[in-house]
Amino acid sequence: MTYAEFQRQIKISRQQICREVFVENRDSIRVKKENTVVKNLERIFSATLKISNKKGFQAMSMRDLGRETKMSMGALYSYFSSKEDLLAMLQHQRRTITRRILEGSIEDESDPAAKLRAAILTHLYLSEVMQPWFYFSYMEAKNLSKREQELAVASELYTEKLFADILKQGQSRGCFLPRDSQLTASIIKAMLQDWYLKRSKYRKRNLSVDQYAKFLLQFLEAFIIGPKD
Amino acid sequence: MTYAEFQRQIKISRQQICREVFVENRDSIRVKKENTVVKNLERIFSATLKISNKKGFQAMSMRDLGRETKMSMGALYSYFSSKEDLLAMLQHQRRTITRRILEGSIEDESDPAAKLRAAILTHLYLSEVMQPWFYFSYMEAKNLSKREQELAVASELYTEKLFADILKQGQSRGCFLPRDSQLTASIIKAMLQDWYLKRSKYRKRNLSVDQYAKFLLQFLEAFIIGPKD
DNA sequence: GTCTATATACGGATAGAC
DNA sequence: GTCTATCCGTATATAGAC
Repeated sequence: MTYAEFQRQIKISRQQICREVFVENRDSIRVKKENTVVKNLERIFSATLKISNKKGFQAMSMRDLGRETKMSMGALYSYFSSKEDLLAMLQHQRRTITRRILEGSIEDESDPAAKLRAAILTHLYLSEVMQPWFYFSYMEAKNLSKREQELAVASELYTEKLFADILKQGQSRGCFLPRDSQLTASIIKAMLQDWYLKRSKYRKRNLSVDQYAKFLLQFLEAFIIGPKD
Repeated sequence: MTYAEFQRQIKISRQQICREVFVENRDSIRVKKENTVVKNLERIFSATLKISNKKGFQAMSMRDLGRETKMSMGALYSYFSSKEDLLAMLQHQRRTITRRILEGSIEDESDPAAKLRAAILTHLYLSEVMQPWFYFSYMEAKNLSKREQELAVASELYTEKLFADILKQGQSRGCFLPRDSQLTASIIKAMLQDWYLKRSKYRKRNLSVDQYAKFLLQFLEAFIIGPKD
């Protein structure tokens, strides 16, 4: 699978995400016309990510957000009940989509090596489509409420376990070398995260997500499978 | 070299760091008695790291800092001219120490493989001794002034280049396999960063820095050297 | 050198008009 | 649904006493 294919396969349009947020938060969103909500949530989310990823969510004032979205503060507060609420929405949405897409990507594969490649490629491609969300989610995790922080940690561990389980399965079937599966999974996560955390560095070097994916897999497979020849 | 040996070899005591900060900032620090300054800077830095790493530097108020250090706001402002100044001090100090220690670690080695191991181990051990500083430096980079941000990026690229140069040298001498040296260096950095960014995860698993180092090197060498046998 | 008190600005959030 | 005006708390930074 290439990135282009991935994009064709799953449409995670910003619009669709906002539609889901609306459905999930019908109660706390005062505005009731779906199309209006979707349109405005899109503006709010994209503006929040843009400002926060430049100077941090705490440093973003509601007045900043109003300027960027061209909405008044009164209007903004029709879509969430507090600034913290906005933060939680973004985090929740990122987690939900990741889990859904990632699980979908591996359910068709039975061979551990293929499964592992699918999971890694999917995660990488997803983080490319939603780079600002992923960056935001990582950098702002510690500003969440205690409850939300626990969810963020659980999500991180969930993904790690997903990789670790594939590795273990591969080892028991003899297609992977015996390696510490949890540590290997941790390193995989670290490599995946580097792509979206240092996105601008890689952009400057004209490195495509496919090139990064290829390199990452080559690096990993040298360790868990051994030399090709 | 083990972590215990590293600790013995270089003493990066908090005190010594604060003494250096004092010397470099004589002009902007109003208090003139060296011992007083060193003692208080130590309290200020450690409190800043403690609070900021929990809830972010922006969210830390000067009143928070006063409570934690048991100093009044008036006293605090004798040691720096603004909150931003305090941030810059911490960043600058982290960069300086890293560069110094890292360069020192590789100057004695001539064999590329040994040099690479030394650089990786040193970086890992240093980030262990100064974990709060490294975490802070990474997470708060985007809150710096434009000028300071450029310095932070330059520092990141400097370290990466240091690794890339060792890799290139090893390749030209035939002791490393031909791999993309820049990308490999990026991945090395990502793995090193994961250790101090997810320190609490690894602590919960009772993984020591030496175990992580061993694993990291094993992983890397499978790629750039090939199987041991 | 350190303290308390305060100047001044800006933050999040809401009320009520349209 | 959206806007403007405003409440009220808290932020950084400093002045001046001790």
